[in-house]
Amino acid sequence: MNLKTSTAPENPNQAETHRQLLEAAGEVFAETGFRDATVREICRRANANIAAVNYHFGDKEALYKEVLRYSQQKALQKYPPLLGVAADAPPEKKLRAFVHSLLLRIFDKGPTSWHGKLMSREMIDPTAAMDSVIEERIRPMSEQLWKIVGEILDCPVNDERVRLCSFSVVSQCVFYFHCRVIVSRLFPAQEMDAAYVEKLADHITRFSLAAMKHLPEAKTSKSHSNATRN
Amino acid sequence: MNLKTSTAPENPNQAETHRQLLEAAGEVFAETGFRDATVREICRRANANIAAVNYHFGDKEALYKEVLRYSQQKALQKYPPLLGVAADAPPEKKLRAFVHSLLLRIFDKGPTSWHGKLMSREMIDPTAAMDSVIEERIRPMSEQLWKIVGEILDCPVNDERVRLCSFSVVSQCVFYFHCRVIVSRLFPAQEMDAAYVEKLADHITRFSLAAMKHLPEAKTSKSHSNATRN
DNA sequence: TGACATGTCAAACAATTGTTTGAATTATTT
DNA sequence: AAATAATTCAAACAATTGTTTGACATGTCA
Repeated sequence: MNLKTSTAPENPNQAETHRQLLEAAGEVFAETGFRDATVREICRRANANIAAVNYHFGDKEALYKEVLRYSQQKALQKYPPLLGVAADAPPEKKLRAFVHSLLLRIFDKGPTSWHGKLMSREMIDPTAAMDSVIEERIRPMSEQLWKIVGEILDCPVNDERVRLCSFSVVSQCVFYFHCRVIVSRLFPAQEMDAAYVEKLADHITRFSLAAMKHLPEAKTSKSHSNATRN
Repeated sequence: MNLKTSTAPENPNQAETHRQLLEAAGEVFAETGFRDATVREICRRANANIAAVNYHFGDKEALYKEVLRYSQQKALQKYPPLLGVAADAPPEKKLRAFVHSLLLRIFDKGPTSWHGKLMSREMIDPTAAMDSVIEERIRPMSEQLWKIVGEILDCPVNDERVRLCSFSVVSQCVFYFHCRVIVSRLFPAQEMDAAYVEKLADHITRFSLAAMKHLPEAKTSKSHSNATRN
């Protein structure tokens, strides 16, 4: 008995079924959620035996944790938060890139399209696996956004307005994915293709920039000497 | 055998267990979702026998449909979309009321606090029961918002900008609830009490108004003669 | 080749869960 | 009060599901 715990396999045979189980599990977990997903269905899609999940991952929950980490890593690797925009680019450009990359990650149609759905499910029913995802992935991304928003608002990153406005930006991105049931019901004609994602990125960026540059209390007392420093 | 289908009961005893089952089911469904909720737990909380669900509602799924309708009706009755703001009030006031009522409905702590969670779950795993909820509740509310936004943008309600901006408004409201796992993890100190809901309503309204009044293409070609007509 | 570890497989196990059943209890009607 | 209908109850049923088991196959190394 082997019972590896989250380490990459070395044997080519094992590596193959290991990877196929991950892919199949990602699909099924995304489609039906953790509880509704059956190991039988996962193994069927992976062309593996029923006992394969327990042999390779220990149990169903450990497999799920692996899938979550795997999808996060893949998605962030495919669409990094700033999409290659230069570090010294104007904050407006960075904001646009941040928004676009978030939309691309969520709406990705590729082989790892389960990332968005898995994250949506984690929002409602967070598992223990979500802890590390938040600390290792989401918090750094948030801090990146705070810096950008802080520059645009011209106020320190720990100002409450930075937090509120940053959430306002992110919320518009996740909405179209999380509430796509409603969006596509109210506007059945609208397809969610790459061109539309681009259009959404445009709107969200313009909407948010207009808001932040004309926010009633945006230019009040606070000094702006250290606005871009941390 | 009775097997009533979604009609209100007439017998006082039956009415009592019927209602208690609905309340208990609302709790459990909100906490754990449809699949993870067990009829045994629901009946336990309702002080009813295991067979009560099947006797009163037919099966577990029919009970769920009832719960969803019940929670929607209760929530909208408690917090109507415009919170009593006059029909001829300025659109800015109406927007603020719309935002506030949506937040109140979602964050409601009262006896029917499961409304928000149930809706979140329906977004990800829409059941057949969601169809009627969208058509009977959500679409009318959306049209109400489109009118308000159309007035603010000064363009017809079927303009694409109205749709995009309306979604931008709603998205900020649902975000704080749907992604509260992340929000409360990034800012553990922040409590989600009534005062904070008020503050959120303020920010979202100000942010959105600033955006809509200064949107780059907000005042282009379209005529505004029929802006408030439909 | 032979010994040994690794991986795969079909079958069975144990626990959970929605539902049904038929008797017992309670309420309503005649 | 008797009869009838409605409701509750404990027990059992049937299906699903995660997991385990022990045999069998495959590959590796002496």
